[in-house]
Order: sequence, then structure tokens, then C-alpha cells
Amino acid sequence: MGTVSIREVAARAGVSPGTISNVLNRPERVAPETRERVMRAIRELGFVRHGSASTLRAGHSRTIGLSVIDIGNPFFTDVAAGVEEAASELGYAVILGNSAGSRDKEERNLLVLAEQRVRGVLITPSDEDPARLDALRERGISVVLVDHPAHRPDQCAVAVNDLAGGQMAVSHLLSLGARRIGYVTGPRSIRQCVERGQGAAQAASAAGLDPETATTTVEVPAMTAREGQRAAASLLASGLPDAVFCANDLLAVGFLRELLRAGVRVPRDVALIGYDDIDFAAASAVSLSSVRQPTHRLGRIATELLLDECDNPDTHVHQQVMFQPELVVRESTVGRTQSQEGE
Amino acid sequence: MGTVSIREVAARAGVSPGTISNVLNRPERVAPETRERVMRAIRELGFVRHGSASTLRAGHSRTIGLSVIDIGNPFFTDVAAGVEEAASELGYAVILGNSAGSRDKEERNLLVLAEQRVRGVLITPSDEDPARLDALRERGISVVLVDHPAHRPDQCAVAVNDLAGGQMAVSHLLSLGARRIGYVTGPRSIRQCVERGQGAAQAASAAGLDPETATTTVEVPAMTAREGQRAAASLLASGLPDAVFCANDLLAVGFLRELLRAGVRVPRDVALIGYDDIDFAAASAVSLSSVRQPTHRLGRIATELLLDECDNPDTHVHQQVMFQPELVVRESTVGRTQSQEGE
DNA sequence: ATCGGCCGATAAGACGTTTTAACGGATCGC
DNA sequence: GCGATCCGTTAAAACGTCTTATCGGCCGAT
Repeated sequence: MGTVSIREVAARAGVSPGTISNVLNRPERVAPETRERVMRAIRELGFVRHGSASTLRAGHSRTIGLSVIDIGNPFFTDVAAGVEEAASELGYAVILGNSAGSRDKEERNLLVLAEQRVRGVLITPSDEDPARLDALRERGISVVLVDHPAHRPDQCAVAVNDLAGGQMAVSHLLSLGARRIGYVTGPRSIRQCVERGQGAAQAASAAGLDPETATTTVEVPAMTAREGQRAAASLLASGLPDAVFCANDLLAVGFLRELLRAGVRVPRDVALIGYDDIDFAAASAVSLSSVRQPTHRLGRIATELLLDECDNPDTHVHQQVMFQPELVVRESTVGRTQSQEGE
Repeated sequence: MGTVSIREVAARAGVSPGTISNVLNRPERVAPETRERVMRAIRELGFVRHGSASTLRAGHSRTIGLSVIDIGNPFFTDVAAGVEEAASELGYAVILGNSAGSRDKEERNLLVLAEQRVRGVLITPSDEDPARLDALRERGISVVLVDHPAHRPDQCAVAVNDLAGGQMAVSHLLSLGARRIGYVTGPRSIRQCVERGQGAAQAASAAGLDPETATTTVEVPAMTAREGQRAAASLLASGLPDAVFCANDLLAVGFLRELLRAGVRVPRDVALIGYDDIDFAAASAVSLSSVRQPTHRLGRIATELLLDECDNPDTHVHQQVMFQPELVVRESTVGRTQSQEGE
């Protein structure tokens, strides 16, 4: 009942259905007077275009898909906010999929997106296999990689230089006089973790240290605060380095908590730096130094690239955007006299 | 090119298109042998059902809309994760809308959802005006309110008892011996803030205190860590109460940070409790006591109610589910000898 | 006055699926 | 062995929009 179609609007405005479609899609082709009459009829009847019918006939929709690895991680949340913002401005709807790190779930999500005939997909892939994404492209669904380098040259991708980020973090620690560095990282299957670690090793080499002996790596199965705590406990038992670099802020937050609980002073006894610069990093009791990534922009740019690729397939040039991260220095590495006195 | 239709599958399997549809939608009506042949053809051709065509003909889609106030807030992120999980299990896609607190943006999002002919909408409304939601219902789109009481009896809603939560928090503070309580809250336009404050006042009354004199309320314009810090600074200047209740954990985290920076010991000098029990609450340097809400379940139950309403309109009974929050006691109210010694 | 061109509007078919009614063949009861 | 019944399949008509080709009318140019 609630459904009023283009035909009824046409009847009310005294024109043909085709004209309604023109008003909706190419208003310039219709006489101003007619246009106004149609707009009024639309308003009066409360007409809302049937997106599915439109998609079916036109061959493409006004929706994009967003597939992330962990919607609970503030990093992805910020990216999602940027995506939603940009898409909304351009009149696109965003279909959200959370792969939760599972290859299977990701695959199911991509199937749903294909069924919905989304215009394109933004994805932070959960593994390095490009097969499924290539399959999407063959279906005519554009794909833009988020926080991941392109699999192929004819593809857009938006990422942040994790190698540089790792270098930055460790160079900073070394500049404070640290000589033995701990690196707390997530699973090796996560590309970001590996690259940040490589950057860290390069920074050590550049400072004339042997990465093998100067660095202690602790690998934990998930990038959560809980695992960060566990990593700290293990390092407390085996002997603390001068400074610790955690592969993300959630790890760092947990790590910090365990250190403080054990009476270790940060940064006087151990300097600590995280990665991502999530909001909480600045708010923790000893505020966390971190490596900031332009998360919100990451989502926004990726969306703009995707929609440009969809809307202007001829003029579109594929781009691999690589952002540079930024060092954010706070108390957990340089300390504050005031803060130390307060405790 | 990439698009293969039901017709081609039918040709390959040697049956009519109608049979393909039956295999897809009512497999039990199709002979096992035929079914198997069709399934094989589907696999071999890489057929993917065209959701829009399906929606158009069937009159309903397999998507729901989710409209939240702030996708950056961990509370909503957790809710969204629950929604996505439940929807995904039932084969529904979730279209995400972030109103960012703007009435306007919310309205635009709802229009997009109406165009997409979503089956239903989950929404945490950004204001108290039910008009737009009623308009959706008249269009045949079911609405379930999330973290908000129902506007009308014939509507599902899922909420958490904020009054009880406020009582819990303040009763706990009083049980520790506190007599002067601070309440740090967001804007009065946010229903949750008001109700938690009322619960707090009731707890004070129940303990024989006069809420007017025993309570100091600080209202800040946003529920962020930054504003929490500012609130702490203002209370530090005007004189600290015995204990402070913050309307959410983000406020509490910022508040705590400012106290520690000023050398105030928590909880020895001031006890502090937040609300929501976000992950970070347990991980902050002095772990935060809080009032836990079943966020993930909130999203899940809301989704299940919505889809039940959609799929079984006859047997469905509208429900107003009210969860009870749960007090989580941590160091910021009861302290830990160990923790105090460590500092 | 006639014609070509242009602008604005229309008629009708197509998009891919679902669904209803109808159909043929086999089974069952008698 | 005959009519009734049932099962599995099919043909064809929708769903609401977009689009292509067409048409009518108006203007200016000849």
C-alpha cells in the first residue's frame, strides 16, 4: 500500500512515466515548468524511487560494499567513518561486512555484495590471495584495496607506509638512548605487523646496531590489550629491554598497564611506543607515544577513488596512494616531570 | 559479460528458468536429481543471483538498515558488530548509516534506506521525534529502536535500564563511604544522560541524602575523553567531591587522566566510575569501574526481533526488551594495594 | 507558405527474477 | 484397466524503472 510508483506520479502531474524518470535522472532535459509540476507531484504523493527497479534496468546500483577485518578495532572504525561520510555525500549507500579475520566469512560477505550488485567494493583483505577479488572485477565490480598495497597495476589502492612507520618508531626510541628494543607484534600472517617489524630492524641497522642482538620480538596471537598485557608479563619475566615498540595501540595499552602494575616507571625505566594513534592513546594515564595514520582520510580517499572509477571509467586512472605516517611523541617516551612527580 | 542469468543456467541444466528459481528458493519442491544438476550448472557458470531483480519481483529485499549516532563510539561499534553478526547469519546484508548526531544527516540516510527498500531499520534515534519513523512504517519498513524505549506499543525496542544503571553506580560509590558525589554528564538532549542522572539522584535519596546538596553536576557538550579532562580540571578548581560518576567511559577516561596528572590518587582521594564498560575501561592504568551494558547482545537481539517481525508478520509479537546493566568493580573505586604501592 | 531542425514529451520494450496457473506423466484406489 | 490425485516441471505474466526510437509542434530560414 505504502508504495507509490512512477506511474502514479505521472498521472498526477499529467505527463508520461518516462518524463518522471527524466526529471529524476536528467532534469536538464525537461522543461522547467514541467519539472516543477513533477516535483510537486512527487512531494505530494511521497514518492520514493524504487532502487532495485532502477538498478535492474540501469545495470548498476548506488551502493558500495565495505569489508573490514575487525569492526571493533578503532582503526577500522575510523576508516569506516571516513567511507560512510564520503559515500553519503555522493549519494551512495554503504553495505558493511565484517570478516572478523575469517577467510570464510569474508567470502560469504563478498557473495552477498555481489548479489546486491554493489557498484564497487572497498576491502582490507584478510589474506594475500587476490583470486576472489579478481573474480569480483570480472563481474564488473570495481575493487579498491584499503590499507593494503595493490595486487596489480590496474587497480586502486590506498595504504600507509608501514615500513617507514616502523623506522620512525624505532629511530625515535634509539634517539632517546635506548639500545635494546623489544618489538611486540601480532601474527606473522598480518602484513602490517611484518612490515612494521622490518622497518624497526632497518632503523636499528641504520643506527649501527645488529638487529638480531639488539631486538627482542614477542609475537602474540591477537592484537588486543589483553595480549599486550600478556606480552609484558613475559618480558618482565625474561628481562625488560630499554624500550618497547608495539605493533598497535591496543597492544601498547595492555603492555603499559602491566608495566605500571608491576611498578615499572614509564618512560624512566622503559620507554613505550604504539601504532595507530587511536583516541585512547592520548587519554591513557601515561599518554602513549604512537605513529599516527590518517585513518579517516584513508577511508575517504579510497571511497573517492572507487566512485571515480565507477562513474568515470574512461578518464579514470588507477592510483596507488601511499600515505606517510607521522610520529606522535607523548609521555610514554619523553615523560613529563610533572607526571613522574605525581606518582 | 560477467553477468550470467538464470536463463543461461536453465539452458545448461536442460530445465526451465522457473525451476532454477525453485531450486534457489524452495529446493524441497524440486526432485533431488534435477536439483543436483541445477546446482552443478550454477557452480560451473559462476551464477550469482541478481538481488535487485529478486527484490523487485518478490517485493522485499534481504537487507536491513542500521542508523547510529556515532560510529566512532565503541558502544555503537559493539552494537554494530552484534547486528552485523546476526544479520549475516540469517543471510541479510547491513546498510550502515551514521547520523553523527545530525537530524539532517539522519533524514538523508533514512531516505537512502527507503530507496534501497530495506526490509527493516534498526535505529538509535538522534532525537525524540517519532514522525520520520512512523513514515517509514507506513511504507512497510519495520523499525526497531536500539538503546531507546519504544515510541508506541506496536513496535519493538531494545534498551538498557539507564535509571537502574545510574542507581547502581551511585549506590556503589555511597557504599564506599562517599557522601559528596560528582556527576559528569553530556548534553541534556541525550536521553541516556538524563536518565542516568535521575538514577544517581534516586540512589542518593535512598541513602538518606539530599540529592541537591550531595550532588554536583558538571555538564559538558560532548561525551569524549577531552571533555572528561576539562570537567576534571573544573572540579579540581572548585573542589573535588569524594567520588565521581561519569555518564560514559570516554568521559571517565579523560577525567581519570587529568586527576592523575594533578597528583590525585584514585581511588584513595577520589573514587571514579564510568558507564558502558568499553574494552579500554579495563585496560587503563587505574582500571575503571563501570556499568556494563550488553552492547553486542543489544545489537543481536534487535536484529533478531526485526527479522522475526519481517519474516513472520503474523505470529510476531512486538516486544520491548529492557536489559539490566551490571556493575563492574575495578581499581578506580575499590583500589588495589598492589596498584597503590606501585606508584 | 514550405521545409528542415530542434526541443520536449511519449510509447514501448527490456532488465532478471518470482510466482501462478496449467500441464503431462505417473501412481493409487477401486 | 479407468478416473482421480499428486508430483515435478513449465510457460507466461508480472514487479518499477530506464532508455531508445519516435512523434508532434514550434521556430527560423529559405
